[in-house]
Amino acid sequence: MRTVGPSAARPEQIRRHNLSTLLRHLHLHGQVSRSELASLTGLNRSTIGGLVGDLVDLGVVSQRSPTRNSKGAGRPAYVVVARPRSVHVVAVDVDVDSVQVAAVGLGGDVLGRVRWQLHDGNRSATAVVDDVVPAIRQLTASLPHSHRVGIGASVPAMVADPSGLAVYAPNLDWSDEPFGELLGDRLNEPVLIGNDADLATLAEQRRGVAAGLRHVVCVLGRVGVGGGVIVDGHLLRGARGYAGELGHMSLQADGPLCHCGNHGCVEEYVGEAAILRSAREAGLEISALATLFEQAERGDAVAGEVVATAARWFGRGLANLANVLNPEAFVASGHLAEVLRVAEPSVREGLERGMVTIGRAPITLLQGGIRDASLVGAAELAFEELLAAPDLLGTPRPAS
Amino acid sequence: MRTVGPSAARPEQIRRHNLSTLLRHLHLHGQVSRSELASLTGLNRSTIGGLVGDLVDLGVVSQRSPTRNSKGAGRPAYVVVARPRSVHVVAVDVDVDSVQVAAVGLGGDVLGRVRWQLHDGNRSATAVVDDVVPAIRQLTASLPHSHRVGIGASVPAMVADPSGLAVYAPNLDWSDEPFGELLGDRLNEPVLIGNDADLATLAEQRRGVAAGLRHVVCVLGRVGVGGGVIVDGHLLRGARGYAGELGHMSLQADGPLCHCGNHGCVEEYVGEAAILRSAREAGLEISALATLFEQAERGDAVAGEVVATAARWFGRGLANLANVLNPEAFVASGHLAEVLRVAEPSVREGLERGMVTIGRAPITLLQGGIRDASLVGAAELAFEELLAAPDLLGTPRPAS
DNA sequence: TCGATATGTTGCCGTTCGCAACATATTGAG
DNA sequence: CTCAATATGTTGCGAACGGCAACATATCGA
Repeated sequence: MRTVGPSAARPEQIRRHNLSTLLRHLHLHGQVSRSELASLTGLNRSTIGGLVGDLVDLGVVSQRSPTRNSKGAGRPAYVVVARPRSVHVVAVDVDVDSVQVAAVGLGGDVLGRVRWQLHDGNRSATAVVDDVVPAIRQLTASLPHSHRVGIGASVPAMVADPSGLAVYAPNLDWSDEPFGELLGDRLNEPVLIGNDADLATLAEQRRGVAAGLRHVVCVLGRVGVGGGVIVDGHLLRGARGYAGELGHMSLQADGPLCHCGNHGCVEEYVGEAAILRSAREAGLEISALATLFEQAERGDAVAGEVVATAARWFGRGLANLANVLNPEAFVASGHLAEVLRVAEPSVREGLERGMVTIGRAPITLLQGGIRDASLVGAAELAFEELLAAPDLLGTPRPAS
Repeated sequence: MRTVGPSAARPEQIRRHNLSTLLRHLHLHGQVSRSELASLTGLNRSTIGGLVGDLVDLGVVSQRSPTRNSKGAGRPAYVVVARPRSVHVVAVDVDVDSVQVAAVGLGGDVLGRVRWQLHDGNRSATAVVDDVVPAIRQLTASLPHSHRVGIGASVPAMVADPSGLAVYAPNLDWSDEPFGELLGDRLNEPVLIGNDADLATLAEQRRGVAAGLRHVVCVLGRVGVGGGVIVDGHLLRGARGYAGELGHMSLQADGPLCHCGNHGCVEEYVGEAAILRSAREAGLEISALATLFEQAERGDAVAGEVVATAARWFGRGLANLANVLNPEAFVASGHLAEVLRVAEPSVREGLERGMVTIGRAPITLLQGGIRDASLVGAAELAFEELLAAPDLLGTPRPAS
């Protein structure tokens, strides 16, 4: 029988857990007073004092003297704040036509950023790595007193394992490229990689419209349609890390053929190409989705119907997801955020027609808006190691 | 900003956590030696000694003298085993046409069982409660020295909250019946309720074919088609507890109308009624699925094609789920286990056609076979409170 | 019979947090 | 301006927990 193995707890892990909790709060919510930390965590004031002291000793947070504008009586509480330049991560976002590399400080501030276009000559995995490495060195050089605690990369690909292998990136012509390993070997440091839509979802749930929600599904419309699923506050990876391929859920078994080989995929109804095709079939001469949305908003009936049709299909896709996952909210981002903005009633129509728990489980529809979502998500991914065990800062890694 | 609130850890919770880990092992895996527990958990021998001593003091486990058949040199290890009659839970399984009530001991043994048929006169929620209460009293009376640590109930309904409300049970004509509360009030004890398919899934993952798997989806064919999703070893409930309505995922937007109001639901292709309808349409005069499967197995081409068609649709449904959830295995149970047994290649055909990660993420298909799955799941649900905090045994509940 | 091996048991130690008492800093009333 | 009230920071002590080393115990095999 397979062993479950919920590992045991040891006393020193308590402190690690509590340090992690505090640093997570500070990383995500900015400045928090010590007494707020105490009531938030339920820990004793004295314990909070000790924990914050440890974090100060580690150099990752600072305590600011009591604030001026204190409300009510009593001694003003120290304000604890993450030090953005104490430690940083490097976030890499490989998109279909550009690459972005950023240094992100604790707390989420972008401390530096480099961006370049991709073309046929520099699109291969090794070429991207060749360009990313000097970009990282340049960013690192600009942060002489900041310790790098992780590297995270977002790729528009199915990612088998966060520690390395990008399996299949049709839009980059990558196949089985071990992008994370390639980059990691060059830097002599482990690189965590994630699917771009997964990481965008993480960004929305950490710092975007879905901040703090525990059960969210994000659907991202870029060139393809991807998505991510947050279950109980954690990004769902599944058995092999391939969860969240929402764009290839089939809504119509005999629907249009998708490049993935299946028929009637969500992507074939609400993907960028699909909507544009449907606009052309409706007689519209349009080359960009923005134009279509604009026309629809201005009241053009034909454009409106094209968008509404896509919106209803989008809603149907969400309905299927709602039946399976019962999230508290959906986040639509990329051009799907526009679809939601322009035609929310149609999205709802599709959603409510297909949701078996309609009326029982109200679902919020949110427009994802966070900038550079995948980049932010990659940074969050990279910070995870530090946040999980702040006391290990500066300790050599167990081997990569 | 919504607060995440990963609660803090305290020293006494360590022991609770470790007691919980040990008791869970013993409850699920039967007898385990003390040294096995030590290597399983990573805890020190002395710590294991203390923890097991606590569990013995609580009365829930016993240590048997060293076994005869020890292998190799060294002092034989004590064997620790859950005491089946020390504590028990009551599990209630309300099915469409019958009700079953059982007392289940720690470790999973059924210590007593009562079952009766449902008909129009005793199908209402209050009538069921009226019959369940004396059945529970009778079972309890037969276990004079066993402490009851929980009551769990499975209902074929959408369940809003484990502590009470069954929202909608079309097959029982229940609507907004607070079955759990009704029963709990009569017994003056909280009752946990769950969806029958969810609990069957739990049973398969705890004690069935999917034992120990961390990412599983179970699809259950009874009168309707339901299911459950296990994510990272935990049953997925979703925001409001409605996750897992797999039978109402739509596979064909313009497919046959389902009683839920949507078109092309999985249930309309692989539900019992749907398969029988399809058999009739194929010219077969058949009144039970068993007959159909039998004919298909004997080589009847028409029956075979009816089953194969259902199997392909079933596979398509699984493909959608695989794209979203990327489980390591699917479990088919109820008549869908038969479909899988008779026509696995067709199921795989549907699955592989729709799975975007095909070839990357091999998926095991399992026939769920555990008897009285929902009942077993209800018992597991009821045991959860004890397993999560064994040290609280005998402590009065915080208020129901 | 005795060494090797594996396991159980005991006493001590380090770590962690809670708690109570005290110290400190601010507000607001008189 | 003074002082009580209030909220927070700080300190020292105690309780709970697991690890560890040393020792005790039980079996096997030569």
